[in-house]
Amino acid sequence: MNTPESIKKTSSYHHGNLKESLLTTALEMVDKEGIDALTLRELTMRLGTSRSAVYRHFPSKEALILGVIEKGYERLDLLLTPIFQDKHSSVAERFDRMGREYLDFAIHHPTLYRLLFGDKYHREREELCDYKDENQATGLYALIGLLLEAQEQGIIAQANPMVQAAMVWASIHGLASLLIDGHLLMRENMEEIYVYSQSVLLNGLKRIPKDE
Amino acid sequence: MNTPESIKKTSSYHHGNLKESLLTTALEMVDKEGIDALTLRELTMRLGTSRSAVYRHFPSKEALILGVIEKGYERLDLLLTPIFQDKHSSVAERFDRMGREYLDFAIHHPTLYRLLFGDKYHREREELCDYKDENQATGLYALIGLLLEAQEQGIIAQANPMVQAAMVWASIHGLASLLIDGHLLMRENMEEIYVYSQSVLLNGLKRIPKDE
DNA sequence: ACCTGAACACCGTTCAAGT
DNA sequence: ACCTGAACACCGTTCAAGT
Repeated sequence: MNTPESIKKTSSYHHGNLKESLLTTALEMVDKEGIDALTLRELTMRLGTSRSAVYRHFPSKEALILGVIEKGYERLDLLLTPIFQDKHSSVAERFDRMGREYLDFAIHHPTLYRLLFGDKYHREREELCDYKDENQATGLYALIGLLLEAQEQGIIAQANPMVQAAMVWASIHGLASLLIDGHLLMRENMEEIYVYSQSVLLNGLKRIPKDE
Repeated sequence: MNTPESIKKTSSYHHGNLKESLLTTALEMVDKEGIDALTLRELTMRLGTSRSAVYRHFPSKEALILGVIEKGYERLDLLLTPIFQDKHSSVAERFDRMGREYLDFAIHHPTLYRLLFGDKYHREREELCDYKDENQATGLYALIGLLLEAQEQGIIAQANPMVQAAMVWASIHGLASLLIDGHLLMRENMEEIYVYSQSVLLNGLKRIPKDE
C-alpha cells in the first residue's frame, strides 16, 4: 500500500497480472461450465477488462487455451507423481492407485480431460506453444518407469516398455473417455469394470507373446 | 422424363430429396474436411438452396448432425457385422479382424469416428433423435456375442460378458483415440502395439480374477 | 407444402485512438 | 506499454414474404 507499485497494482487500469488471471479464470470456466462457455466476451467481462486486452498477452484464443491445457497437465501431474514416487507401496498397489487417480481426474474434470487428451488443440501445439511437450509425456514416462520396476520384480513379462505403456494407457484412457462421454451405461458398475480391467491387464502382461 | 413427377424432380425449386442430400453431403464434408468445415452456409451453397431450407427438414444444425451420426453408425456396422457373422473363421480370428477393421475405420475417418464416439453430440441424442439407440449398441452387442462364443469354447474365462466387452472395447477405443488425436507418437509401431494389445487382452481374459 | 432473402444475436479478431 | 471501443467478417437461427 506504501510503494507506488502497490498503488499501481490496485488501479483499475493496470490489471496487475492479467495474463495469469486470464489463464486461471479460463481454466475455471472450462472446468465448471464447459468449453463452449469460454468466450472472450464472458471471460474479459468477469475480469473487468475489454475483449481486446486478451490479445496483449495471447496471439489468439487458441493460444490462451493452450495455456489452460498446460495448467491442466500440471494439475494432473501433481496428482500422479506422488503416487508414482511413493516407494513405500508395492508396484501393484501404485499401479492400481495411479489408475484410480487418473480415472477420478477424468470423471471430476471431464471438459478439462477432453481438452488435454482430445485432438482439437493438439495438432497446433507444436506451432503455437513456446514450451516443450515434456509435460505431456511425464505421465506416460511415470507409467513406463512403473512398468520397468514391475519387469525387474518379475511381476510382468519383459517386453518393450513403450509398447506396454501405450497399451495400458490406451485401456485406461478408453475407459475414461467412454465413461465421461456417456457411452458406457454402467456408471454404477464402474468399480467392477475397473477392477476387472486392472486384473485383465496385469494377467495379460504376465506372459510374453511369443507366437506369430 | 415423361411423368409430371420426374419433371417436378428436375425442377430447380423443388430439390427432390433435399433431406437425403443434406445428410449425404454433410457426412462427406465432415469426413473429408473436418467438423468445423460443416457450416450451413457452405452446405446449402453446395446443394444450391438457401440456408433456411435446412430448417424444413431438421429443427437445428445439431439435429442434422445427429442424422449424420446415424449414417456413420450404419457404415461402421456394415463393416463389422460380416466379420462377426463369418462362422467359417475361428473366434480368435474374428476377434482380431474386428479389432483391425474398427481401428482402420477410426484411422481413415477420424472426424466421423470422434463424432460417433465423442461427447459433443451424445448427451442430446435421447432428446432430439426419433430413432432408438439400437445402432449405437449393435457393435457392442456383436462384441458381447463373440465373447460369449469364446467363453463357450473355453478360450476365455467365464465372466460377465458386459464387463468383458466394456473392457475390450475401451482398450481398442483408447488405442484408436490416442492414435487419431496424435497422442501416440508411434504410428509406425502401430502394428506392433496392436498385436501386443490383442495378446495381452486374450491372455488376460483367460484367467478368472478371483482374489480381491 | 416448400423455399427465399433480409434481419437478428452471437462469436473471434482487428485497429485507430486514448492514457 | 497497455488498454479501449467501434468495426469487421463470420456463424446459427428466425420470420415475413413469395410460389
